[in-house]
Amino acid sequence: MSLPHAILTALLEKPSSGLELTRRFDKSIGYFWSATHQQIYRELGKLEAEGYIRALPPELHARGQKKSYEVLPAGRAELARWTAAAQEPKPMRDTMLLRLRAAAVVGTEGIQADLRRHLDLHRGQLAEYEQIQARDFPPERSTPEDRLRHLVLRAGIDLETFWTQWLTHALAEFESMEKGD
Amino acid sequence: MSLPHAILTALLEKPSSGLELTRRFDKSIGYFWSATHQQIYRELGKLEAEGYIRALPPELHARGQKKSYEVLPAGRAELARWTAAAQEPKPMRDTMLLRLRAAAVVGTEGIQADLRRHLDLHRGQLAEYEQIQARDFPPERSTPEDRLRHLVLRAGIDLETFWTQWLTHALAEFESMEKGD
DNA sequence: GTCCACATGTAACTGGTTACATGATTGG
DNA sequence: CCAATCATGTAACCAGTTACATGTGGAC
Repeated sequence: MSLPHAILTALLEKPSSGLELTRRFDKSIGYFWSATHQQIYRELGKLEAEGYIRALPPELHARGQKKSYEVLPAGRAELARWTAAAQEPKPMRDTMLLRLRAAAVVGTEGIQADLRRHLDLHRGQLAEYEQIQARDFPPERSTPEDRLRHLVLRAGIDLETFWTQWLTHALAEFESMEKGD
Repeated sequence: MSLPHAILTALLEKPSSGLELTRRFDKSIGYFWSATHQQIYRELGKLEAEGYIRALPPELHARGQKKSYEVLPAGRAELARWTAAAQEPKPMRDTMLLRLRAAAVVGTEGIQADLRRHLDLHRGQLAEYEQIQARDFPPERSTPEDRLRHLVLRAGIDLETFWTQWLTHALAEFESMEKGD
């Protein structure tokens, strides 16, 4: 039940059409909750039917016509309720860890190349986050809202840092195993 | 397409019945790939139909009778193929980060209690991992298989460490905001 | 004999993914 | 006027979740 709330958040930050939302999900919000345009259109329809959002005036909403939405009071209330409600953390699910466990049984043939590739990808993501940090969060005092958003970005930075370190460590372990250490 | 491979790995480590697998998923493998018994039974059926596994002899497999499976050569080959194949890392999806982003818009009322609760949960998980590490991976030299499994466990430890640190930091940030800093 | 735990399963639903369809607008 | 791009959508599928069903064997 998170996608509708991700959309409500995005629309509160700025009323948008489906495609604009899709683009914004490819950027900031999508960094921790990704969504495709099909998901977004489907969800916008539901949210409108439930009375949480409404389409903005321009009433010629045929196919190919932009259709922008804004959040209604009921939508804001629902988002506030959801944000404050207790939720269980989801158990993690990571394919790479699973593959490593499998490699302990069927052999490590071929997995190293993909570990190296993932390391590059995570390094790239880390660089991107750090650029955003430098651009959007200068060290001066800032509003509480900014500090919350910075907190979220820092989680992304720390997570990518963890992955690059762990993958580096894993590759070193592989090398030392090949040397017969 | 990861659950079937998780099951193949578990069955290679030790042939098991559906319920035994379920219990083992609640422990070690489930730490990074959880599954319910319904998922497991469904998947066991598929894997058997595809010729990757087979039921062990005791042929009286009515309801209520234990039915154990072992991996066939085709299953091992498929697992080796999957392990070595390149895969894209899945974009992360974390509800707590999303909630924090939403809190920047609708207010932080009530979210702190759940941050504290999550901190406790992650601390507990971390303690559990560290216990497993102390029990199963003493500092002496070990087999390559052990080193791979230790690598996986260390990912879990480092991830839980990250979360406890980040949540601690987040709570401190909230406190300093309340003080009007 | 009845109840409970063990063990295997079915059915319905939800959320996410992939592939495709369709109309409108713009640049050449 | 044609192709590319913008913009909105439909349909089918797949994986994971929740609720429930059914049979067996042992404890009392």
